[in-house]
Amino acid sequence: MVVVSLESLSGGVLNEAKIHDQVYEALSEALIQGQIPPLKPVSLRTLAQNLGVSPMPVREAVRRLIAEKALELQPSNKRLRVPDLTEKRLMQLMKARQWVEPELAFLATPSVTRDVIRRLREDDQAVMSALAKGDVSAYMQANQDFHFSIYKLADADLFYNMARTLWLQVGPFMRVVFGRMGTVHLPKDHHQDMIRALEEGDAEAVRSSMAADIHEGMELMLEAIKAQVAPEPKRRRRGG
Amino acid sequence: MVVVSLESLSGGVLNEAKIHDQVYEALSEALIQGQIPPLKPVSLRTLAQNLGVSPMPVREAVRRLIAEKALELQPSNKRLRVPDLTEKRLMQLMKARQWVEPELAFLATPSVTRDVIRRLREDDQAVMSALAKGDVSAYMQANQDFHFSIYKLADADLFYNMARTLWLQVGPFMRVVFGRMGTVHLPKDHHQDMIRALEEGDAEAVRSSMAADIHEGMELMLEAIKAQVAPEPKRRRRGG
DNA sequence: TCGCGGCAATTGTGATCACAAAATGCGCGG
DNA sequence: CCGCGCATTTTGTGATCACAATTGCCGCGA
Repeated sequence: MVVVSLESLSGGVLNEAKIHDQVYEALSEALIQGQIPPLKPVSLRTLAQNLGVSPMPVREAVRRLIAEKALELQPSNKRLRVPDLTEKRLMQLMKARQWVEPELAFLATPSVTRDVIRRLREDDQAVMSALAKGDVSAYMQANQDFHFSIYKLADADLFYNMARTLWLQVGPFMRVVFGRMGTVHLPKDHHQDMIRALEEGDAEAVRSSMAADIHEGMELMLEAIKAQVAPEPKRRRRGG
Repeated sequence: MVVVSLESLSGGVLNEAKIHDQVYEALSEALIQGQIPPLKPVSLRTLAQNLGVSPMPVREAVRRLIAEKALELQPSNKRLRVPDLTEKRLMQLMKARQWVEPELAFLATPSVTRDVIRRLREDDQAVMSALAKGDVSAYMQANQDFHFSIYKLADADLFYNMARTLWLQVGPFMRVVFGRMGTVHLPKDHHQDMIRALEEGDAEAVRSSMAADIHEGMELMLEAIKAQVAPEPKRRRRGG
């Protein structure tokens, strides 16, 4: 099973990018989409083999991801894996997301054009469609597209990268939660309100609806993680 | 001129750490302390030679720092250097610092003990002393100690690392600004108020005094960078 | 004196090899 | 049948080599 691939994003024309950047992008996407479950151990050589490159560029990409807390090295020092989410950690991620992402949406508001609105409507449509079909993967992809289409407009690199780093950390767990409870119980999206506020150029309204959107999603994960504390202390996870 | 060293932090007893971690710590410290000026090009092999290690662990440490935006790779793709600070970027750093660090201080408040207060008084004393002597290096070191002594208590890894990352990006420029205008004009520290609020356990007061402290310092840098926009478009920097 | 062309040195990148430590699998003993 | 210890395998880490591209420098020419 190859959860990450290189060709998919090198696209074909984009040939100048460094290999380790491509590996990083591939791994990032896989993590944000939750294609790599928490605690899943990954190895440099295995990844390298799957991607058809030498372990070296994988090492560099992984080093970046470790710096972003998207991956971790066990204290034992010999095992690379996706970190687990403690309740404390999730609380911090929630607070951080509730600060940066509304801020990004706020900053993006003045740059919204008719064309952007149209694309957001498409993304939102894809979100609804995915929910209807119960397709978790499609939902996560469309939701990511929707959010980052907005964030990109903010022209605020630092905040943008912070948001991306936060998604990297939340992604793997989000997939687990949604996969467990199905897409049915997913929070009603505030996307409609957000689009309306964006159209009207009401930056404050955009900010608050984004905050609400994130709040609901994260609250869901928080409940899920609380419920998951006790269960089986030992669990063998294989495949996915 | 060796601005980074390994022995200084390996201390002697800390022997289990990986080399690339030591290199990372050394470079981090150098950056936060502003010992590496903006736009200063650094090279893997040179650093490795100075540190007495092979280029490999340096490469990994540098990759982490690039991920944290503490270093950058020129678009030309062949030159590693400390990024410059645009006004836009500094604004974002200011906003981010004004959010995380007061939050960290807020969270730290309940964990404050008499022992902590004593150490903070020592740090603040060192800050005042450095200011009196006009010793920029000592000031930055003491100021860092003061702030992170508090942040450490918050028991919030994510926020703590965010703060550290922000300091990594601000450090080099802070040194330039302070070095240019001297330590005389440095903002009156809000450290006294902060210590008092910490003693009284008034978390909200701690948060606001931390916000004020950061606000003044960053405002100073903002003015400095605005004034620096026009000057010489070309400047040769050598030594340091 | 200044501009520019070309060469040498240095740079980051990627691959490969070597090594110690931890994880895994297996078989023995209970 | 289950637990434990040992040997093999796999892991991350560090060093070294090779390479193409860029940088920086030197000298030539106007």
